[in-house]
Amino acid sequence: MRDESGVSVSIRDVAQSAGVSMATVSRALSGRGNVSERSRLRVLEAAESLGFVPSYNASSLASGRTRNIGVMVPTVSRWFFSSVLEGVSKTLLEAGYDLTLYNTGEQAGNRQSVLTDFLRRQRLDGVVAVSLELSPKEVAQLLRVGRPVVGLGGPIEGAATLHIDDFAVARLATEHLLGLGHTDIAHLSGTAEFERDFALPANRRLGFEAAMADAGIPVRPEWLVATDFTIPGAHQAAKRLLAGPARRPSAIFAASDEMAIGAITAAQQLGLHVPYDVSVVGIDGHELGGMFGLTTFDQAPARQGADAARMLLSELESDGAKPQSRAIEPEFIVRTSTAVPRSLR
Amino acid sequence: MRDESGVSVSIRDVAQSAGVSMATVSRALSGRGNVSERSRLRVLEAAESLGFVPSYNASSLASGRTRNIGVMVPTVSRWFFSSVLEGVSKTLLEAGYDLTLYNTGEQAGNRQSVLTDFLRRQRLDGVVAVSLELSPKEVAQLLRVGRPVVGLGGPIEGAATLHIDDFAVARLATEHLLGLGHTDIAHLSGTAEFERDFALPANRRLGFEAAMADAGIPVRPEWLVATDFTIPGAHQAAKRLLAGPARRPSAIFAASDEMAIGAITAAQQLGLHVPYDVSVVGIDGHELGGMFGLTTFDQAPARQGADAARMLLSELESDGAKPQSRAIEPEFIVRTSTAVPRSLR
DNA sequence: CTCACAATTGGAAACGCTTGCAGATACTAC
DNA sequence: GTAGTATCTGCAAGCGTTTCCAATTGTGAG
Repeated sequence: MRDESGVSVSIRDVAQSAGVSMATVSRALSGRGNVSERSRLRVLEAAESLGFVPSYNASSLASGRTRNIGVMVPTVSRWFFSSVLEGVSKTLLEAGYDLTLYNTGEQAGNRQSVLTDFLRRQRLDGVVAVSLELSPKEVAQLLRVGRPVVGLGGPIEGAATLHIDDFAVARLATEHLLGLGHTDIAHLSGTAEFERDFALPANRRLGFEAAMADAGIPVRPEWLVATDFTIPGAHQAAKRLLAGPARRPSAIFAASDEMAIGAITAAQQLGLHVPYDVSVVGIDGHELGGMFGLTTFDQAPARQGADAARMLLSELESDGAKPQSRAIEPEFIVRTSTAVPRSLR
Repeated sequence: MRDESGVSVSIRDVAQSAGVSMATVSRALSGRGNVSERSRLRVLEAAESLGFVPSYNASSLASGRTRNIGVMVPTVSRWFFSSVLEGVSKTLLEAGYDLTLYNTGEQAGNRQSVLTDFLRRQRLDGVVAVSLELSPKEVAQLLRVGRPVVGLGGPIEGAATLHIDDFAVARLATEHLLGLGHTDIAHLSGTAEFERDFALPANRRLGFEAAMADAGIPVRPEWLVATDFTIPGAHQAAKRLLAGPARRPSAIFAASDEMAIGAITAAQQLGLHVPYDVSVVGIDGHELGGMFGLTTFDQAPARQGADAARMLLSELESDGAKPQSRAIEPEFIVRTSTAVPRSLR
């Protein structure tokens, strides 16, 4: 590091100033190894007055610990992902860890180069992989990095993961609508994206279908519409669904809150009242949910991100016990976007 | 790095396998220094077949170049910031650089520790500082890192910056409303946040006031309302503004698109028609703008992020010429949220 | 064929830290 | 007092690269 005049100050300078050896400085600052109270104080004081910050590269090289965690995300510009990242980054910052971000984006090529190049640069103590649906080959590449991996939102064979049970939550959401007396229920389902990622929308659709089947209600194919996970995408789809000359569903189960919000705004722009003309339920716990009175299952992604980071850190620092995969229990939040259908009132 | 069996392979192994010295391997792979075509090919082949990826820590330590850029942002969960980050990260990924993310959040304490500790760990070639309104002391700390800094969205004395002219854009937005014939114009202005960051909302408010003054129209204090930069925040504020028993403005200039969207949804929930009852104009180019027909000044944050990253990279690689600060010209996008006021129709 | 010079190569010294080892010092129990 | 331990310390050998330097090889001109 550099002091105020821009000259680099190293552990050697601190040692000299404190009148001890470099080894003692290292031990005093890192806390590992025994150092007398007297030396410790002198070192701390010298380090402080010189404004010493250790070179993490040198430290990593010598010790093998980098104090840096890699985070792979498919995008940072959608609410779920940025929330997760918020949680991860806050936790790591507080623990003194650096975070290197691998934003793989839409192209499989980027994901490839991250897996085969970036992650293997020996700069990471571990990686948090967010919502990645990896091929077996890619999973192998990921694990070959030789560092602990925690997955979030997608299954990764061989790594601890944090996730919700998409099937079960979708079923619950559908049952909420059924319980209110709805029978004309549409599902706004997600399309595969990032050239993978199909399990999540598929599981939510299956949960919907299972609930409908259990209730003995056939699903109308035209009420099963797939669109991307964005607000505008769902907005368009919902407009077609609600505006058509065909029979209109009395309720919509959207595969995500962003889609639910798109549906609500679509309904409103068509002059339909939510929930009197159409009920809408989503999944996620989106920050805008409150504004639209959205009934949803909150899966608290920021908390999930923080938890994932903590799982990884505990594995690193307690050097051993692999953390267990856990299913998160989302919290059901009933607001004003769902109600008994008009026909029953 | 590790080969398929998890054993670390170093430049020494490559050298041995290619039958040359480590020095030659280094030169062949980095491209600096002369290497015969024959050696180069043998090295490349050996590296390929061993699956060699260099240790960036070792490389950084020896060369002083880290191929890693730090990015400071106040949050990642708001559209503007995540868009910027998207642009920065994509550019850096393509250039082969790592990106370490410093998400300082709301607390000044975090910003302090990033400036005085994290950034000084000798892990960065440069830093992109996004929307940071730093005190002179903090600017000094930032520059003391001794690496090139590019600022985005806020002025940083001593660093090249990318930004829009908030005053001028706000004035243009207001003039757009004036030009349509509006005289009853409210301004939804931003509050200081992240314990700083006051220049941006202030400049936009000043631009508004300047345009109004030029038009000879007094600004009603009750139509100058400050709220945070979020959709829900502005939604609440706009509801109070539009629902009250008091006289209602015929147009709203919102300091950001998120605020404008909050205003539009508020109007709609009050049964007001946009733009027939109230016109709304914003600044930003938010992705949801199209859905709400929002008239706005698009400042393309993802592009700004990419540009900032490129500025930094060019300074690093062409080793010299400090990049120049530039003002971005936002693009005026007229949609359907603004129209001639009812009184003139 | 020789010479001057350019291209290529390997040896080895950094880069700034951590840590095993062994010696020195301090403490405890007899 | 002594022996036996536990604590503290410094030396020096790494960690895996890059790069300076000197030595070697190759090239073109004369």
